[in-house]
Amino acid sequence: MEEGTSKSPSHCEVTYGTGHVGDGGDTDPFQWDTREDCEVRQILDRVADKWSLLVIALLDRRKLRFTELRREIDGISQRMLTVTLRQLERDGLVKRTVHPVVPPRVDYELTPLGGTLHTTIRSLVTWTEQHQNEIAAAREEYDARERAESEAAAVSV
Amino acid sequence: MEEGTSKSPSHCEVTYGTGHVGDGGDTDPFQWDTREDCEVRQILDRVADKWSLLVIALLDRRKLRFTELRREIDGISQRMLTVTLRQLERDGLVKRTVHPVVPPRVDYELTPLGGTLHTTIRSLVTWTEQHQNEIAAAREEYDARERAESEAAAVSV
DNA sequence: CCGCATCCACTACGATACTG
DNA sequence: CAGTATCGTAGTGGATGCGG
Repeated sequence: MEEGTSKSPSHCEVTYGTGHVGDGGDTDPFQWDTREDCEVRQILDRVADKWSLLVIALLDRRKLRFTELRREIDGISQRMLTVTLRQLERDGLVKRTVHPVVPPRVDYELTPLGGTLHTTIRSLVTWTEQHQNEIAAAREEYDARERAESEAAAVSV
Repeated sequence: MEEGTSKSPSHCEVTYGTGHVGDGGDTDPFQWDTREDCEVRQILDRVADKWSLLVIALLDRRKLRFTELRREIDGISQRMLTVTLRQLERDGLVKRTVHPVVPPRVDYELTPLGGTLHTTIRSLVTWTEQHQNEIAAAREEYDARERAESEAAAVSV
């Protein structure tokens, strides 16, 4: 491993602001953790990861083998897939099953905990699907404006 | 800018498997985009970003200045904050307002589009808050097992 | 004084080759 | 097939400097 994830983060419970906590945790004040050593941040960084997201999304209610995941997730290196799966396994989101056969066979599936996360991630994917056109439009507009500005700057020089 | 995000991704609409799409988007088949050049993947990589997530989460129904964001997001470099904000602005999720005063003042706030994303992200944060203890436990168990295994290996040597 | 671009050191990533 | 080990590259963080 190359990641120093073993460092012990301050085991802050839920942290809104500096004191009281709203428990329900959605109508809450605008302030929350954001401290880097906070457990929540650590987990968010893991969950809100490019590859983790895709792995979890793909493991919805089915087992997949290493190679199957690799095939399905276009562009991932086997290295990153290994690392990502290990992290998710460590976090208790993914279960790794090794079949002692030859050729070796390893299945990955979501744990119950991972299943609850899947719902949330799925909503993120759905959001993306629904708004991709708006975003694409915004990008074009932004790029067009940027281009115009750089031209204007060129003129004034 | 240093990112080649200007490359035009294949403007695939919603892509489940190779053909039809379920629209509702949750009871759907297990298969979806995953192609790297797909628009959805591009956006997911942006949204499922460590820093983007935090920025959007913090900009819930309020304007924040650059420095305020920098203060609140512990551990972010001003460089990454700049880059992240630019990306979010380009994607139409964040609105940037420059006040031509001295000292300069720049406000950032969510666009309506960004507001819809905020809901989703908020649910992710909530999930993390609710399950952080389970994850912490899973990590300890994993680390303990790993330690035990490496000791066993040391003995067998 | 704040926002942001630039320089440099570093870490994480991707591609390849190798092992059980 | 499922990884680990190695190495070159690209992205990231930190300090500095400049423009408004």
